[in-house]
Amino acid sequence: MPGQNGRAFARRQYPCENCPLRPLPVFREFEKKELAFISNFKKGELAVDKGATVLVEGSHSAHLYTVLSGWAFRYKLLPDGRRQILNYLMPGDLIGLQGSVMGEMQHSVEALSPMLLCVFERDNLHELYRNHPGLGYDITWIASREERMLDENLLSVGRRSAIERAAYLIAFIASRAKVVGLNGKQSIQIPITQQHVADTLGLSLVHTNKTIRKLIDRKLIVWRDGGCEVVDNEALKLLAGWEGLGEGRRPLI
Amino acid sequence: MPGQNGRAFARRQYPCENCPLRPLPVFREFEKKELAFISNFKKGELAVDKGATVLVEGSHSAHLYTVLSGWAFRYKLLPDGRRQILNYLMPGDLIGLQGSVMGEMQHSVEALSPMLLCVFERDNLHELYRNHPGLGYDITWIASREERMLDENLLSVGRRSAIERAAYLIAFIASRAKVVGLNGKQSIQIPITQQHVADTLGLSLVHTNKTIRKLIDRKLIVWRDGGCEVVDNEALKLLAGWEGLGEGRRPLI
DNA sequence: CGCGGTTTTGAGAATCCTCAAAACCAGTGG
DNA sequence: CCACTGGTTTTGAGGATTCTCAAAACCGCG
Repeated sequence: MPGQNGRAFARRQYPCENCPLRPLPVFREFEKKELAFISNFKKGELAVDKGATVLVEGSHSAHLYTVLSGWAFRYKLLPDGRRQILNYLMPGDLIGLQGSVMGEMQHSVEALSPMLLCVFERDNLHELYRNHPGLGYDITWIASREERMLDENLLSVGRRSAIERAAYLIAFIASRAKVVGLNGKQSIQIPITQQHVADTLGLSLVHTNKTIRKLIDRKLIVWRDGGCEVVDNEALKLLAGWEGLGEGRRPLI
Repeated sequence: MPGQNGRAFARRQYPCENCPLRPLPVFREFEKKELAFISNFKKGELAVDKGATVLVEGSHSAHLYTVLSGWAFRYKLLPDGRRQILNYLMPGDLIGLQGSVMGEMQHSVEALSPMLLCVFERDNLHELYRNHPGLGYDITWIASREERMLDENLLSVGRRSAIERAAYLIAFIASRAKVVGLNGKQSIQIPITQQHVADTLGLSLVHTNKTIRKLIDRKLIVWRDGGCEVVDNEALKLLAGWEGLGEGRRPLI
């Protein structure tokens, strides 16, 4: 039953008890009771087309989502249309927490690929905090993690040179993708255009293109099939002066 | 009893029940029980000198703070010393939540003025979530608010021109300061140097100086006594294309 | 084959940077 | 009271980075 805007709201397919993501080593173990609550908290799944808008700035969404599969990005616009991409979303990431907790959404979210989202009711959040303090703590943890990623991005956009920024961004995305099992045979295909990169780094499209070319010439990445493939992640990290992700486990709501 | 690093750890002076901040209209009402818990959660006060480092990247702090009075800023450094200021902290803001919740601090905090901080024990956070779900929710709310501010800053640094960035930054700080009652007679003195502005906007000191001069020439701000004073906040907002803060109430931990 | 989206190239211009030095200013000690 | 000091702001100048404008090349898809 396809809905408007390229979505389909389906009866759940994956019960949380055999979630395909949860067994990954990045995610912490959940207690039976917690899992049962989450499973009940989940209202269904939402299929989103590539290019569709998942959430839009200024709206009051009644839902909260977790990415089951696919890629998306968060962004903000200036009144005259200039766009800043704030972060990328991939499996295991929560979408719309800000809106759920504070009311109005202050940013938009757009799908970079077909996606499958778990849907939660915003109104049940209070029950979660009331009956499962550990999960409440986890949500704060998730918000803090998002904040930490933003800190890093801001450092990058504010203080790194163009080529360092590009190297950081790609290494960062690739590292995150890897821990959620997005490396196909071995290398990772990031489904973004150079326009996305430009809008993330705060650079123009033309300059971004010339910067990416340098990375390609140095054989750190390749650009094909309308996306970016990482060849040498360690070299990217070195170039960016980036330590890499902390490798602790995290909660999955 | 002055401690090392220009600090003094004092027995509490303000019991939370007559906190000087809480009556401000920006902060939401708390229930008696909540207030009692917070009061017990609070372990004392910390006086910090101007220029002192409150928290340092890489450390595992056992404490969490709320600013009672004074100004500070959060920042990160690149390996070669380039600095990016992430945000400013003023009365009512929480310091060190990321570190408390995720373990290691990923940024540092430095005082811009003498400060008074309320000190909380990180270990008691779990009890807070367990016994006061509403407060747990509030902490998530606070983390989300911090994230929203970072989104705005990232948009600014990534996509605004130098003069727009400067206008946005000053309008933003002044607006925040105003709602926590930091406007003395009428105008607000922001205790920052142009080096701080430069490191916030991602610009060089020289260019920042020339940009600030334009704002001064346009009579939007004045710069005196080693700080910035806002003359025409509305004009700053207009120049930056910024809507202003949402004016809802918020929790105070 | 034609079309829309994406990547690439070139060229001149604006923005922003670095280096260097001077001016200014508050606090300190003689 | 003045000289000295360190921090901050200001100015100038040349250079690097990044931007805009414009057009071409490329590429998957109908």
